[in-house]
Order: sequence, then C-alpha cells, then structure tokens
Amino acid sequence: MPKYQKQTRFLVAVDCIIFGFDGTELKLLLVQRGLEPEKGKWSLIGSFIREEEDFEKGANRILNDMTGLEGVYLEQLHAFGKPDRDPIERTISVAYFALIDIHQYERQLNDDYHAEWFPIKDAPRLIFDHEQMVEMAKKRLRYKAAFHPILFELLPEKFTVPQLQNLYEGIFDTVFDKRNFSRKIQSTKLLVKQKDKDKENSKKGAYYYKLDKRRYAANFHAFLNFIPNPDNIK
Amino acid sequence: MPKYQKQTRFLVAVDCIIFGFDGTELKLLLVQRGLEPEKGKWSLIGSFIREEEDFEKGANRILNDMTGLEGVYLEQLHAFGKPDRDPIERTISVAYFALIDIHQYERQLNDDYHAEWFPIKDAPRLIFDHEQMVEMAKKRLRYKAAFHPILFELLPEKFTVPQLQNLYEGIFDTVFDKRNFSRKIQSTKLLVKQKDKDKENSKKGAYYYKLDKRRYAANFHAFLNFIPNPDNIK
DNA sequence: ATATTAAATGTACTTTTTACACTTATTTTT
DNA sequence: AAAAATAAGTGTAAAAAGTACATTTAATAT
Repeated sequence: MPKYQKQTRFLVAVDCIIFGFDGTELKLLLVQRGLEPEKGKWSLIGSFIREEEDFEKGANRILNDMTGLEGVYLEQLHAFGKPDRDPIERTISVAYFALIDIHQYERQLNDDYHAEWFPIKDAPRLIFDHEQMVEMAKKRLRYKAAFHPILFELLPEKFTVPQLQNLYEGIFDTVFDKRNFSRKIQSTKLLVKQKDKDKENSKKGAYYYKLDKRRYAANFHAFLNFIPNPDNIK
Repeated sequence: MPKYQKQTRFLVAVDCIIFGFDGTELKLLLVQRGLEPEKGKWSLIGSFIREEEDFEKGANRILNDMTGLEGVYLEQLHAFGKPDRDPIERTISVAYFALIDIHQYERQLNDDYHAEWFPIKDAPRLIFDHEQMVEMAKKRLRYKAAFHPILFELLPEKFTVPQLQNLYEGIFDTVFDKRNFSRKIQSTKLLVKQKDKDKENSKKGAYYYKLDKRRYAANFHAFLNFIPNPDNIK
C-alpha cells in the first residue's frame, strides 16, 4: 500500500568490493554471477536489499554468506544510480568496500558460490558498472590509507615490518626507504614487538609485531601521515 | 513490467545539504516542508528521484529550482537507508552536499518555496534523519577542507585574506595566527592580488584577491595541508 | 593633531622529513 | 668448516616545514 502516490519505486542493491592481501599483492574477491542477465560473467558480490534491512546489514549479510567472516571492516563507498546501469531494470546500487584478512577467508571458505581471488591488476572484465566501482574503491583505499592506519585490516594478527612495507608499497605502487618507513611506523606506537620471528621469508628472520589494540582504536581517526608525499593520490 | 521477480522496490530520494558563508559564520539553507508527513517542519531540500534521472542530475535539478544557480560544487555524501527513516514508507535517500556563494544566491532568490538560511550552530530541528545528514556533512566538509582548497567555493569571486581566515576559523572552530595563515595561503600560489581594497570591514582596507583558476583546477586534488594540526577532525 | 582600528609583514627556533650505507643473523654453497 | 648469499635491522646529517611571536602602516574617527 504505497503512501506517496505517483512516485516510481526502484530496485535497490548492495555490492561489495572485497579486498585482500596475500603478502605480495592486493587482491579482489569476485563471483561468477548466478542469474541472468550476464549469467556466468564475473561480478562483485551483491544482493538486492531486503525489506527490513538497512545497507550496513545487507552488506554484512552478503559478506558473511560469502566468507563466513563477521566483524569485518566495512565502509560505504558510493551510491551508483545511472538509470541504465542494469539493462534489465533500473537498480540503484549502494557499494561498500571491505578489507579482510585473506588467510582467515581461506580457512572459512564457503563454496556454495563460485568465488575467486584475483590480483587487482589482473582482474577479469566485470558486469555493469562494477569496474568503475572497483576503481573508485581503489582510490578511496589509497586516500584513506595515506592518513589512517586502515591497512592493518588486511594483515593477519601477527605480521612483520617488511610485510607491512610490502603492503604499503603495493597499495601506493611505489617503493619506500626501509629505514624511514620503519621509523615512521614505529613512531605511531601502534605496534607491539613479539619474541618470535617469521623465518619463511628470509634467512635472518623478521620479528613479528601485533597491533596495540587500545591505541589502534584510539588513533584510527587520527592523521598519521603514513605517506611521504601524498600528492598524486586522488 | 518488472523483470526481476519477487524483489521489493523502494522510493529513492535525493537530499541536499546546502552550505553558505555570510562573512561571519557558516549557514545552512533549509525549507519548510510542503507535504505530509511533517508538513510545516524544517527540512533539507530534497525530491524523489525521477525515472530517467541519475542522482547528480536530481541533485542539480533541486539545487537549480531552489537557488537558480548552476555549476555549483556538489558532492555525494552518503546513502541513508534505515527502513524506518521515513515513517510513511521506506525511502532511500542519497544525500549530497553543496557549497554556494551565498551572495549569488541572494540575488537569484526564488521564493516559490519558503527557504531560509540558518546559522549552522543555531538551526531548527529537522525532520527524519536530516540532522544526522547535516552532522555528517559538516564533518566531511572539515575533513576535506583540511587538505583541499574547497572552501573557496563558499566565497565570492573577490575576497580578502582576513575574510578567508574568518571562514577557516569558522569551519574549524579555532583561531589561527594571521602571519602563519597568510604565509600558508600565499604559498599555495592560488591567489592573485587585486589592485583594489575592501573598505567595508576596516579603516585601512584589505586587498582583494581572486582565485587563479588554472592553478585552482590543477591543484584541487593536491594535498595542501591547510590546517596546522588536522588531528581532532573526524 | 591625536587616537583608534585592523592590515600587513619578518625572523629565530623547533620539529619533521628526507637522503643515504653499513652491520648482523642465518642459511646455502663449496 | 669456511665462504658466500640474503634480507633484516639500525643512525646521522642536511633540508624543509611548521610554529611562536611584535611592530609598522594606512585610513578613519575624535
């Protein structure tokens, strides 16, 4: 029983850009679409929004169905609304981006859907305007990571400074001086040195660190200036 | 003729948070709502989205109907979608914020709607979740203004450095040292000094400046670090 | 002529950022 | 057992950016 007469109603969906980091490069979780149109083509995961569900809840539902994970970092990216973005029927899409620890995902893999991780630089063509969404999400991630300690969401609980530097270098597509990088990271006081080392990636081994959760929560919105020269970012 | 069977469709609206600056304080353009529910109460300006219109176009339409202005600075803020945000019927709202030169508005005033400027610190209660939208828009504006030369959109074509400083001090609710502020602003090379002075606000008079449009366009996305200490901002 | 007002401007000090190279721990090879 | 290879870890000096701070100037009002 519509109460606002004469107005058109539209389908509303939520789509998720899910980022992961495998230690070497940034990756994207994609699915093969199960319904027409474009069945069989690669797509972001998404779903129509349900009647009693808000966007956050919808995005979390999707994410949980897909990865088994809860409490994942999730942020609204943008609402996409070009009338013809879905050729079948006009559908508004509210896009969210998520940062997950790819290793946790692998353990909790749920294969009801056919999902696959792709290197972000080598992803397949996507349906509709999903490539545009990914592009915007990448920019947003860079922008945010330049000032806020957001990239830790992509790492496992224990990680090394060289791994962290790899991640930053991957995201910003550049290289940093390791002395300066280490000093900058340490100066945030966000890291707690562990007693054990990661011996997988070098002979000498690199000390593990964990996040200081208290400080992390307190400093999440602070401007930490992670990046030497944040110009060039959009 | 719906093509995706069994999905619920929703109303979709665009709402605009319109900021202006009168030389002293930040202001908000509000309207008295013309339809039930909440008729007569203050509200952001907004409209249901039309069938062939995307959000940008909808927001520009609203803005133009309201102020007569075109080419206004407009940016998507957030999509709001709590199921009960409009008590009559579930309505998704995509919120945009706009920065306009309040003086231009005054000349082009269109009084079909009852619209009024309110100091942002002294605005009336708003319907639905509009206060939450305004709060988010304020934060976004601060955040963005800390790094990008966005506040010029609120000023007339010719303005003085003291006026500009007033604006920054208003937005960030603080005071800056005028020597340091002036040096920082000048170092961006965004300003072109004019020959004439504004004599309204002081005996001595303050030189007018204009934006260097080329540089402004080129540097809009650069990080200019306008604000001494950007922590405290969310 | 004097007082008042806000605009304009410079300098020394502190902090942050940048550029740059060698030593160390451990494993692999000979 | 010694030597070579690999990536981790660390310090310092120079440059740039940010901060704190007070006087002079132009114009009007008394």
